[in-house]
Amino acid sequence: MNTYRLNPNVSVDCVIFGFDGEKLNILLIDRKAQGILGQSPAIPGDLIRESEDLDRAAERILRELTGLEKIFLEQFHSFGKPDRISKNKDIEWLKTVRAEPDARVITVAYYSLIRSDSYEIAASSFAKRAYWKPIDQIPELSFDHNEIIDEALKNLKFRIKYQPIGFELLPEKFTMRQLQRIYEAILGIKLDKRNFRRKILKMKFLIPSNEKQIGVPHKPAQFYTFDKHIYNEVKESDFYFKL
Amino acid sequence: MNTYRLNPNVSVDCVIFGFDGEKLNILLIDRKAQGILGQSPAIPGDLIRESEDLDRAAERILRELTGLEKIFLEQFHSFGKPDRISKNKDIEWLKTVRAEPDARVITVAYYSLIRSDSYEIAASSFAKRAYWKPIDQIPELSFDHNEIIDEALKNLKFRIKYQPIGFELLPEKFTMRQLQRIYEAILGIKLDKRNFRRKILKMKFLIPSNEKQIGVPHKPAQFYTFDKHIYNEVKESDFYFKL
DNA sequence: AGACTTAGTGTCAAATGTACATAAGTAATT
DNA sequence: AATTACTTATGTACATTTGACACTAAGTCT
Repeated sequence: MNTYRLNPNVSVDCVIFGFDGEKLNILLIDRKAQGILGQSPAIPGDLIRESEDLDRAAERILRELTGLEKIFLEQFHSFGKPDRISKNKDIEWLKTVRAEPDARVITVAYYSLIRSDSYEIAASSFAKRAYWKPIDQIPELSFDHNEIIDEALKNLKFRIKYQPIGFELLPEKFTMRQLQRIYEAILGIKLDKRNFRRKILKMKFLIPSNEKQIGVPHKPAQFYTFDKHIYNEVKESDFYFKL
Repeated sequence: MNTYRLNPNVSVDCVIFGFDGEKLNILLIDRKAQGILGQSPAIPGDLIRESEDLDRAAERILRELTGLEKIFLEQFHSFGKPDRISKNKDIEWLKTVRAEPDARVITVAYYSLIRSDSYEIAASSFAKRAYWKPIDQIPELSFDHNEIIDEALKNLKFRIKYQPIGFELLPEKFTMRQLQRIYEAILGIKLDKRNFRRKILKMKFLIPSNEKQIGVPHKPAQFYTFDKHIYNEVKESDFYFKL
């Protein structure tokens, strides 16, 4: 528990996409719950503090519940159905942790992108456990969190075609193949290796490093890095990723 | 004043884009203000009701303040800087209309698109006057409303290239030229008439009506209508409007 | 040395984008 | 009735981009 005053009506929820080199995953938490059995998992989220910026609330909540820090975070939608807190288990749980468990809560949702193998996830605060779950195996979640994830994914699919956010899911140095896998995982389609390479390289903001993979039992792949500076100079339309 | 209980912490603000055939405008309101002089204009907005859906709150607020109804409305961002209510005049005004004038307010912003000559605007509730202002002549507004408008316009510029929302700004029957003007006004560029026509027609969801302009002192233009049904069948990527 | 695996490359045909000029239809003017 | 003024409507040639497709290269493993 923290000592800051919380705003009872506004929360922030975070859909965290993680890429493990193959599949797209989402970070879920199990919450500590005194005497409530069969509690559904949830995505990280909590009330905002009374005088805290929304973006910073998102950063804080992520840090408190999962230990993640300094990652790409972007607001994508706010959810405010009056009945979004209506499942019995959810109400019971809120009674154990909130000062005003019956207050109506509007949530501002963020999504973030990280490569799931490069961060140590450490549950804390009211999270008992934090773990990755493949995007196609998300169970029923608390509150309206399934809806929030659906919306986030829809948003991500749209966005990746128009902005090079795929790089956020990769380590600093990465191969063409890894990048391609991200597009394939998010969009759910297969892409041609040669055409993909050509398209991406045309955009100029990929710079080849002088390193290659080592120890792989095949021709080693070239590593590239993403040059944010060059990206900012490129016309937006030069990026569009047609399918 | 209405008798519903309002949620003191969450409001909805609406950026209403109107197209008059030439320029892009924004709807502003002057508020009734007892004894406060030099009150800045604002965009329509108010607190949400305690058990009201966000989207419906947006519709209601628009209706109450401007008389507008059944228009395209879309949530685009939420604003929650802790100091977004900090101008003295704004605070004074809130004291005259709000039960909890000091409460921190997060606002969920929507934008909408209408053709400005096809709706009668009627200020009411706490709006004294409602009127159109060209997008490049927006004065300093109350709260963070200038920032909200900037964000809305950025969003609209991005969106119009990927989704055919331009039609929302036109009457049911419209000419190629009118449609082209919208793109030009929003994107702030000139387009080639012939190439524009070809590009739009390729998308298939424009159907020529059998009517033409009448009474114009030049070759009359063909009217078209937008077929939403066909649009839904078209692949998203077939729509991209490259510049 | 040979097998295995993934990286990396080139070409051609089709589709798309860009730049640009002229004829056609209407009302107003003479 | 002819002319003017104005805006719509259309086509073509060239450059660029996309999509489909198969083989060689570089490393490990046995």
